[in-house]
Amino acid sequence: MKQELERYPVTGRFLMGRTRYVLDESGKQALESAMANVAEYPAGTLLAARGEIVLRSAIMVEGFALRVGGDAHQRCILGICLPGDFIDLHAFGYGPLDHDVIALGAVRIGQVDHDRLLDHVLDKPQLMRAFWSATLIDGAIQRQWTLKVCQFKAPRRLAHLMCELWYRMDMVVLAAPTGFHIPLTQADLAGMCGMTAIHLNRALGELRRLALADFRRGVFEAPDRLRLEGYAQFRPDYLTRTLPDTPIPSLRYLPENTKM
Amino acid sequence: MKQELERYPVTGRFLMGRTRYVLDESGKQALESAMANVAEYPAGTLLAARGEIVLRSAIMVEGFALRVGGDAHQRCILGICLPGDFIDLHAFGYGPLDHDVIALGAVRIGQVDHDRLLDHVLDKPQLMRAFWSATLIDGAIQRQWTLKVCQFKAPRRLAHLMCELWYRMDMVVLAAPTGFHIPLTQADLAGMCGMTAIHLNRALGELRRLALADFRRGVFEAPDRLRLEGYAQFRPDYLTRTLPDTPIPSLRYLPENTKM
DNA sequence: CGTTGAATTGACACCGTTCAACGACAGTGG
DNA sequence: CCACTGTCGTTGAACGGTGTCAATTCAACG
Repeated sequence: MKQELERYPVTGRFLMGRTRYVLDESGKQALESAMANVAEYPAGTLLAARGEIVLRSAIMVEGFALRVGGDAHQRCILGICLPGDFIDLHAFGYGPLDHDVIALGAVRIGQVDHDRLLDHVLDKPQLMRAFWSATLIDGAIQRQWTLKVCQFKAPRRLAHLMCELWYRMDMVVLAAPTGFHIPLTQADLAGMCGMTAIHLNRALGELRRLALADFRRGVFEAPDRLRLEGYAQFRPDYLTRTLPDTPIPSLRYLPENTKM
Repeated sequence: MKQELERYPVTGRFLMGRTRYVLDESGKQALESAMANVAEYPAGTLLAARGEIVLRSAIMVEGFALRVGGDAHQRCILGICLPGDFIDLHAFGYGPLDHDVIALGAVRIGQVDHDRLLDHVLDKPQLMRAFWSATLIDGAIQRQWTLKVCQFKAPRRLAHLMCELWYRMDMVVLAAPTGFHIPLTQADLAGMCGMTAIHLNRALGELRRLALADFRRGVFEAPDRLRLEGYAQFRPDYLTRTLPDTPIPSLRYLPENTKM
């Protein structure tokens, strides 16, 4: 994996641990060279605004960003971009964004104009396949967020969110065995769980009381990961889109999966 | 549009009113011939089961289906398939489903094996593009559902859902100017809004009391569509993925500043 | 006519919001 | 060093939306 990051410093985390194997070396290189225009932005930058017709796409290289929906009265966080995630791939050629994307801390992103990206995509079907795959995973995550808000109460909602983030950080080699670091505030977490910052604080207090997890100033730690996942009823299938020990029929002919 | 349905009786509603224009006649015909294997199933049929590796995809020709997540104890409805929607396109080659799909009333669907569909897709990039587009629209809808559950209380949640369904029915030429028909129960609506059937009943009562909408035995009717959409703060942009040509709906039916 | 599932209503407990106040901490400038 | 300041985190109390349980009515259908 470190090899992958050295070889593809901008796009090396794209789909890492998931369906990155649909790309061969030429596909990875085409993507890497396409996204080579790297820029840095400070915390709070509006990376993409709702209603705006996006003419270029960007991939998160370092840092994080939040997808923010709703109005000023009731801001709601609809998703989070980790390193390796595309920021606005779903706007690629299909109209304006329906939400804002705001940098969470300082970020470094790789950018490309849509017309240039389109050339690559038409030239290499595996790229469009990878992009489609990425948006499918985003969709699965979104379904899970809907489900989470619908069926869990506050403490379990928070626990489930942290389990998901832990897995996603794991897949892009940014997590430790005991937890991970991410510059979120309790208000951000509340927005992601569909509740008030005050109530999130109480939910977090409950997790602390149960000795399941802790989160202070951007540092998440859990003493017993399995116990936390059990509490949250967390099943990571939806993140990986693969079934353990079972090959994916349609993709059987493709190159070997990078082992995880 | 009727012409389109006569020419493509199985797939004519696919992306109708949205990005169907990315397909030319040859693309439409390739799709129509691929999905030609039409079958009918009675109400309640499990059209696709979670955890199962899907080897074929299906498009809804006539009837409806619900995407059901969660366990038996707390069933949650994550989405709904209307005529023209693919039932399991997001599982095309990318692993097992994360939810069940259950027929709502009797359905007629067109099916195709994945390997055959894959041939078509590799042969015609416009097909993959259309499929990608369809899953992007699904993703936008899913984001909106998350948002809806997070920021609205029961009555507005229900109103927003009905506005969305009305638009989607419109786009596949199944709605009337005063409403539409869809064989949902109040329990189904409750599952889609993330609340109890009992509470949904009260939310529906509130909409009736406000003379905004009515729903009885599968028949939805609203005397003043614009007023309903204003109440629900409904903006259809996310469904069409094109620039809105309508002005921002009036907010005058909203209550005061507080939580909505 | 009886059966069945859906819709409706009331009483009550609980979860989450709201408002208010306070505490902890980092950065800044004296 | 200190005071000042703003953001974030924490806590308590009151309110209201929503879930739960129970009972009743209604519509559809054999």
